[in-house]
Amino acid sequence: MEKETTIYDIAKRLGVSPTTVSRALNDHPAVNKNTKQKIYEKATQMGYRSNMFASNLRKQRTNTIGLIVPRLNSPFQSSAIAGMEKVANEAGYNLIISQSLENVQKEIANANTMFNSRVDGLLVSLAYNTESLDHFEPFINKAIPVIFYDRVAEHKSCTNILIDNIQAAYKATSHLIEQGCKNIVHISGNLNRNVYSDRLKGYKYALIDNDLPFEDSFVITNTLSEEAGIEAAQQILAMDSKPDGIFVSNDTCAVSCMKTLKQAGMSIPKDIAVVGFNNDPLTRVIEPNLTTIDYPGYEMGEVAARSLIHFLNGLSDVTITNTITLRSDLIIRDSSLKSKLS
Amino acid sequence: MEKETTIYDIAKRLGVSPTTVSRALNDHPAVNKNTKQKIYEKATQMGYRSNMFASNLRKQRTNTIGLIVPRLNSPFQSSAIAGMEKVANEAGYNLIISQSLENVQKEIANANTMFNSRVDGLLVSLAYNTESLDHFEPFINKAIPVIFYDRVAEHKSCTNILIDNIQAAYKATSHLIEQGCKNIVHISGNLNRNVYSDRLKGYKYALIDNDLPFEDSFVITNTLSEEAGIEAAQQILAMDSKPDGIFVSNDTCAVSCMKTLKQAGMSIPKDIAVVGFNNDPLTRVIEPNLTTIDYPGYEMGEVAARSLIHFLNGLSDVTITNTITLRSDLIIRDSSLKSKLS
DNA sequence: GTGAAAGCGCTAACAT
DNA sequence: ATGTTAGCGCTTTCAC
Repeated sequence: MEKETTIYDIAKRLGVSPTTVSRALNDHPAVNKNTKQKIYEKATQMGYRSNMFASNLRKQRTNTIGLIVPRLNSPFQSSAIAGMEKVANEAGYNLIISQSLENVQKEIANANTMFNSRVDGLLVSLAYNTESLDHFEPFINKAIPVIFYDRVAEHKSCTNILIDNIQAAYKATSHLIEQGCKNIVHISGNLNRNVYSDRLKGYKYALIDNDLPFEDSFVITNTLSEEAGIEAAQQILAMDSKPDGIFVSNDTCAVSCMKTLKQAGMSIPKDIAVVGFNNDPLTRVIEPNLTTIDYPGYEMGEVAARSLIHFLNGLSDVTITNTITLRSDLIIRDSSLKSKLS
Repeated sequence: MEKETTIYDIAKRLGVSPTTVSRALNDHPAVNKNTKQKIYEKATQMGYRSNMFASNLRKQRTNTIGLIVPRLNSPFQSSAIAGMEKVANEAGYNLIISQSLENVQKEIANANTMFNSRVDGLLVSLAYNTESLDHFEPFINKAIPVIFYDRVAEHKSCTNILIDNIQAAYKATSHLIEQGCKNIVHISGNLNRNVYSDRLKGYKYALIDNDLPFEDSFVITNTLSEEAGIEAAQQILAMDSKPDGIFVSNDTCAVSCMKTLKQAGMSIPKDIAVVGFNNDPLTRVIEPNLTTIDYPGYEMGEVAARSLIHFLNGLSDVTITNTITLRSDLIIRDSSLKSKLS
């Protein structure tokens, strides 16, 4: 293994000082163009590569962004990450990724690792059962920006990036009502998570605004997993007065619920209209295709990364920007179109 | 922003040398137990965190694994990454992730970034159109282990991790033949990529072994995207002698192809039986459910990361282990079960 | 079992 | 426009 070329080696060969080499390589304006050129060439020729550790050690910066997600392998998260990677990469930042697997303990451990890795900033989508944000305090105390996206929580020093979940759920529910549904069940996740509690609110508001009663017994709370969808369908099938519409807080659960209902002989949307949330690829495969909320994962990832990098460049202040809301739309497909049947 | 605690601060407070502190914190055997204990306590109390840059600079190691994937947001890749993250995290390694977006140029750029970031090792799934492996030579020259997984290529100094694509495709095709198919179309991707050329081989061998003719005109090569599936279906619908079976090299394409065929009035599996590849979640939603090859993404990620870490710990040698093959199985579902119809 | 000293490679203050 | 100097925080000889 041959020795690494350093700026000293280049300096010696060219008879200049290491400082000049360093400056040239960083494209410092106060270096003569010719000198710069010469240094570039020599560096390439000698196979020089900058030592980021020395540089980081000196600059006390890492050019690294930390990311903590519940799971990497969901269509939404992987799209968001794809968007972040693109932005971060273009801006010269590395992305360090870790998953909490929906477990606060792991999330805390990951946060600590990120802290020790001295990330310049942190992007977080919270685990299912995270309640306290104490594990992010070390970052905040050190003025390391923390941005939450999708699964967010209120914190005076953090920015949140999300869609208007209340409005989206309101649109979804209103749509079901427009289609003639009178008894709409809502399947929701952990109500401590903003995304789910807001969607429940939107559902409730839409009912109220349309003079429909809101009943607790029509709200099913579970983990929104594939299995949970099957169980929810069974609960629905066992209900005395069957609903004529279902609004589910995510597509995975909506799809498995639909499948189970269909197997039990229910016709969709005739007997029960269904609306999901996320616009996962699945929604265009299930029959009938699932009406859903288009959740812009990739864009959310881009925005999150871009905002963080802005903060890092001092172009804006995390503590001031509180919330960034992205647009989201209802995509109407056959699973909810009762009107089309007539 | 308060100043960071260093080992010097701890040393001073305890009246020992920085060396001892360093050793204690690294659990060096030659440090007195009591001293160690005292140092641990003080460190925690002072909120000490190790400076990885100083340490890396000194040790010339980074504890970081680089990962280059075509895209982050495919069910297979995100599962694989989830598996890698788990293993890497448990072993105390960070994962730096970047995507080539199926573009060699970006892959080369990413490889360079990884090289400059001095990753200890590299995990790679190649882009669609990568042919030369020159951009990995810098790693190989520096004895930095490179492991390819899924989309692999032969290189004397790299390990490949994959499933037996030939065998899997052979099983898939044989299954169609057993179901009575005589004219089987194969939809494939870029034949420069091992995964696709091997699957084509398996298809071909199965035909030959069952005395069925192999015809070039029955092999459709495209990008295996959702759109490509629609086009492929149209090609099939336009064929003079229609096939009675299709073996597609991935599920996304298989599903959209199926959808299109169904819309055109074809009955599946009666008119045409279909088999996909990957076992994406989609396959259990499309109707009829898609027969496919179970591709163990999560496990492949785990194995890839674990192997790399083994190499890094000197427990094995990349240049010796050439190929690690994982088990894969045919999952039979209704899309191919003609026999069930009778 | 512990410590002194040197140096990993880079950059920023200061000087020229 | 360029150079001198010092130091970022850690680990590792080597010495005791």
